[in-house]
Amino acid sequence: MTNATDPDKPAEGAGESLDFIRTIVTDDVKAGKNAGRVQTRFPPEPNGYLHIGHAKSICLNFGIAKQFGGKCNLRFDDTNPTKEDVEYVDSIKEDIRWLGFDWDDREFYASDYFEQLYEWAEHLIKTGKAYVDSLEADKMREYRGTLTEPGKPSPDRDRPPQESLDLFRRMRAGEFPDGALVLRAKVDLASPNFNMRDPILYRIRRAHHHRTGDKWLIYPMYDWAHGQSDAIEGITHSICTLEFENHRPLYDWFLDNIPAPCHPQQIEFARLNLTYTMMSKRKLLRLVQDGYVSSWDDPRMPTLSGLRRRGYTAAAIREFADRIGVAKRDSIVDVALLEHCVRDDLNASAPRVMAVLRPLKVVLENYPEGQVEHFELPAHPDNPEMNMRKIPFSRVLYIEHDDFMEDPPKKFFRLAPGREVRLRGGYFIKCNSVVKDPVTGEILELRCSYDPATRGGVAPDGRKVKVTIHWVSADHAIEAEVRLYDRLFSDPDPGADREGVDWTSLINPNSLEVLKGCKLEHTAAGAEPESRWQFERIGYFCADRRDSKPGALVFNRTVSLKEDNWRKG
RNA sequence: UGGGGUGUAGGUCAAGGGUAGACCGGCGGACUUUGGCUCCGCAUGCUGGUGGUUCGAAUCCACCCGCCCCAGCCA
Repeated sequence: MTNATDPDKPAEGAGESLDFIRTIVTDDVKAGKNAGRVQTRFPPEPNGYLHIGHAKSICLNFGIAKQFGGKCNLRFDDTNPTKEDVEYVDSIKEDIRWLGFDWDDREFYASDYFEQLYEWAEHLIKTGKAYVDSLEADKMREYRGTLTEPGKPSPDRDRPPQESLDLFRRMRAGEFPDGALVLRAKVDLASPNFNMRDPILYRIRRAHHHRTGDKWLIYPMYDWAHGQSDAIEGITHSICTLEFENHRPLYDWFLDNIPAPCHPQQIEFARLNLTYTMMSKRKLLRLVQDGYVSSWDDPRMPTLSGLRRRGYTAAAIREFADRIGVAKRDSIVDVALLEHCVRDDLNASAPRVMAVLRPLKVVLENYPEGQVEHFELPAHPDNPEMNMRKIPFSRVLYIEHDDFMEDPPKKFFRLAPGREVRLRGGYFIKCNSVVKDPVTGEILELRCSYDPATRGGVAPDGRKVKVTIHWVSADHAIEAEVRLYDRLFSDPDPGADREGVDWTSLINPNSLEVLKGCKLEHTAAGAEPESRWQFERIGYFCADRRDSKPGALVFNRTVSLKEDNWRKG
């Protein structure tokens, strides 16, 4: 008996476990709800840049739509002109496209619906379910009651519909100053859910809106705009984060009290938290404004533009979103999983190149001066389709400073006085002596000898070396700047509010180290901005899409290679 | 103190009445011209607690406890 012939099995994802949202959608489709149609939406407010947490939502919404043969709209929730800006809508669109999703022509704005929203508001007034209130903000807070006491009615609560209607129209016409009046729904002042204690639908705000300009003087609140926008677009499943769970009764109440074209179902899931970073838009904004980072797309930022600039691939982020799952409990995902996803992707695709970040000069005493030979190495160890690279070799080389130790500990297998190692793709070399600065004791260069019989890296006599190190020919190397990025925070959960701790004190002071004069294999000379490479034995690097230029290359470390912990033992 | 949620390996997430799995991480080993990759193996869980129903409970019921969200004219 196979699933394929069993009508009771879900059409999608059969055999695999579904997250709770896909389970709901599957059941709805099976039950013929919405005529089997699935329509989702991703509804960002254009008041900041998208971050990895948004990526989870984007992948979920676009992913579900695709999986069930539906569509996902992009809708900007632009109901608060004082905080929103076109700069953000542009960046949001760019980031979603980069992530690999397409909304075709379904680019919507809550502000597109202001007129319809206004009409429905009048409908609520006419049916006695909304009223214009003149209570000041402070008073209104007082009247709203507390967790244990019910709210009490505003003196305006029983204003006749006709009077409210008149006032509301005059609010729109601009007859009152900002904040003088609001439109409130008449729901239930005694509800233990504050959202139901006569929520505000409209406030007066003389603010220039990035799309509607100065047309409107009154703007709808989130609660009044969101569900109605969903209904207008025919959304079937309105997926949002947990903090809106308390809003669901209101979401439903509005839809039940207007002639809505349909009634979407709101479903809430837990937003993403990641270790060693934070998602708070407010705090992210402060990192930028106070100069802790250079910009929204600083490679240390958890923004999509930051991750992109750091060298993360869209595929890696999508894979990550798949792996973290979807649930309702608050959690914090280990950033190591994200790093695993990029390594996995980049390991398969990034061409290899040798790069010496902290050069240590090596002179091969027995190699003829002026001689140059070339070795061939594959650009990728297990992808023969990628070309071979020809690497020049000569008497003076650079190796990584870390690959030499004068007095090595037990588990250090690299170069040391009297010790032999293999130069990747080249010869075995042995360290004969160390040249030091007589004053400082600093190691200036290594005098070594090579074994001509080991060309290509194998010894005819069968002797082995413990390790292979990377190198670059001094005369043939190109130079580059390399930016070593590390986690922005030194605390695993910097977003958690702890009393007495200012979150900015948790910023990792060593989150960026800039290395100049790094020596790279010439193969990397043509590195295009945003091209990704593996610097062998070091990590994955991406040519900075803003600062890297031909002849003045700048690479960002995306993530290091996983390292055997020889230092620990 | 009111309401709404949520508690399963170190971390995320599965199992939905038949005695707990995957991935990441950790540890160990094999392989290796990247201390990478790959491959093998190991470990940790009284499934928040206590009672109850049942032949049998992580799954059902009751009570309790922890954590998160809610008193913006923010979203």
